[in-house]
Amino acid sequence: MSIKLYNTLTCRTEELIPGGERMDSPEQYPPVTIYSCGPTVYGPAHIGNFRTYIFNDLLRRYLKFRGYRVNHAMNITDVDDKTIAGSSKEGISLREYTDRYTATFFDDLKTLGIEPVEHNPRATESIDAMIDIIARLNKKGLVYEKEGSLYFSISKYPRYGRLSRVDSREIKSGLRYDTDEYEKDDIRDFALWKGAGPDEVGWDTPFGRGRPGWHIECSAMVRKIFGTTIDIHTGGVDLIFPHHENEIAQSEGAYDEPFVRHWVHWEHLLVDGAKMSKSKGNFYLLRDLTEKGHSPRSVRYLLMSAHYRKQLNFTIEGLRQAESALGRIDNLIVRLKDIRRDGPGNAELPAMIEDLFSRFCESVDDDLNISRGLADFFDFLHGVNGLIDGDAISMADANLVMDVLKRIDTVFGFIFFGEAAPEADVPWIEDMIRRRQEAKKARDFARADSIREELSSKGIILEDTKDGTRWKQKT
RNA sequence: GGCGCCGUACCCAAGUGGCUAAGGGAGAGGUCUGCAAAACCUUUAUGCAGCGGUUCGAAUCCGCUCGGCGCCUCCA
Repeated sequence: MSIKLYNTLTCRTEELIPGGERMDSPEQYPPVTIYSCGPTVYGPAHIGNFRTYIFNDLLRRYLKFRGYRVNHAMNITDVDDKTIAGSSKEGISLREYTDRYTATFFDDLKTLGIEPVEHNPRATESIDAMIDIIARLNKKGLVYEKEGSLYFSISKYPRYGRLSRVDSREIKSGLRYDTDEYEKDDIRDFALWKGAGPDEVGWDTPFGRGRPGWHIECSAMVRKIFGTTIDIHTGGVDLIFPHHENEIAQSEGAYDEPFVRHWVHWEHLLVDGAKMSKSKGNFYLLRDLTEKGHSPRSVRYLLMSAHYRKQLNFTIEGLRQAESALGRIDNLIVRLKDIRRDGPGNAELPAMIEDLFSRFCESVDDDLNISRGLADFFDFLHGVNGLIDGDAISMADANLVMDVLKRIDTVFGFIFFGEAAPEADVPWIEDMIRRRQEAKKARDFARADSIREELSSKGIILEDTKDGTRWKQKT
């Protein structure tokens, strides 16, 4: 069994072989080297952006779950036209401006349960590596200069276009035209280095003062951090062309070795059937949803529940459905914690657990099919609920199941293990429950119901079972 | 105009040549309950946009039609 991922470069689902040499077990492989295109920090990221970061997270979590080690980098683009424009508009330094949105970004990642990755390089801290690439390209005659800016010359690089199959395209003049303000020889050429005046944001380099083109930073960071061919490069589908195509041209042009083994691209989040984007204005920020009372974990659940290579249309109704599904998982945990029976373990349970993991791995190994993995998980959940209903489960079994949930949540990252919130006044709640029991015993159901309603208004839900009343917090 | 993807139940969504088309949400009936809630059981697509074709056999392959989306321009 091995992990298979769709590779945009070959248009095929291919086995992941970290380091390029097959081993007998995941532990024997070198760490999986992953580079993910990160945000340009010119404002808060919207949930469409976060769909890709959630899938980056799912990928690395699943690799670790399967026993691989990972070495993962995600860049922060902290210099480009938008960040420069934004900071000058506010009259603050570029650094101050980008620091603000970088912090917002990391806060949101944390809120969504996205694990920190091993490296978060910033473009402005990787200028040296960019200079090295440009110098190498220049030595090979792939660079030309025009009005202080340096461009990559695609006509001198025949291998261009393999990722996006752009070579078969015709750039239709009139329909689409170049909006770049810089002069270029060929419409497809792209800027490696943009010349800057003495008062503009810039760095002094052997080829003059200027700032990086958009694509060069990723090539530079990959080289700086990993040194050689990496296993996986990820990003949104909109980056296939031209961004990733240009990265390949720069890196392979400069270093004469394969840049990336496996290209993985996440599909877009839509809203009302159209791509969610800042420029269209049809986006939700994470805080737009949390302020309305939607939990971050339901956002996480929803965004990752559909396969990554399929567009997902975001709706509030979808978020509600995700919340209900999560409620089902929460309830299992409440029920497990409530089990007090000693005694021998259930004979069926170990096989159920084994079945869950083998099915789950089979599903998710197959191009990260988390939808199927979720179905496997819910089948297991259903089975355990059946055991609980039949009173066929002991405390030891319950702990075993809790361990399973914790293990599987190292992949999901959205299960709520229900630590009692500090504001919950447990003695008071228990007192209220006791008073309600007395009322029930006296058949004063009006009073019993009013106690239940009072607790409900404080966010405490009561459930009567044959072993007594238990409570849980609304989540 | 070029390139590519998608259309599966009331909603979301797996499945891409062959057992009775996963799973979640919602609804209905039942068990339990003073009533709820939760859970469990039963139930909701002879059908996979439409029409042709290939095949012993198709949601799955091919062609056409209709509908939707993305990329080709900053973008996740």
